Amino acid sequence: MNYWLVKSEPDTYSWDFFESKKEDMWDGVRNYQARNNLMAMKKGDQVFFYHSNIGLEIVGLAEVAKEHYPDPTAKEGNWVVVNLKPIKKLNKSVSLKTIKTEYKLQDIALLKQSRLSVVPIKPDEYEHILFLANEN
DNA sequence: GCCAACGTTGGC
DNA sequence: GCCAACGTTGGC
Repeated sequence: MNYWLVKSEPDTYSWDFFESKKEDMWDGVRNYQARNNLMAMKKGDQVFFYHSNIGLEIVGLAEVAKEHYPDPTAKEGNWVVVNLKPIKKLNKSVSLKTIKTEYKLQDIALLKQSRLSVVPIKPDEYEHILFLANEN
């Protein structure tokens, strides 16, 4: 089991919209590192959903419903998508501000590679984020 | 709206 | 293969 975090601007694609879709294709990734992360995702992997630009917080938890396949929205290049499905909205959103002050989250890829839209999360980071979200 | 970080492109 | 120029992302 692996853990990930994906970013979305709520103006364009919010958690609530995602949740209303039950399951959706995560398309439009045009960055090689992000693509490699998509390709490494396995069915059942847990994925945090982060609101960038507006909100700046982790709002929900999703899981990989279908492993990578070619991105139908790509006109050229071998870009891929995965299908994600929402599991639940977090009891308490975990803000970027909080993450920055958490000792256990100082090395999180969200901070280290702030421009990457799909980043891996370590198991202990996953656990700690759930703890901060009042999920255990 | 600005700027830092970083990826991509293109000239050499 | 290097590097300057440029574009994009995302936080502030």
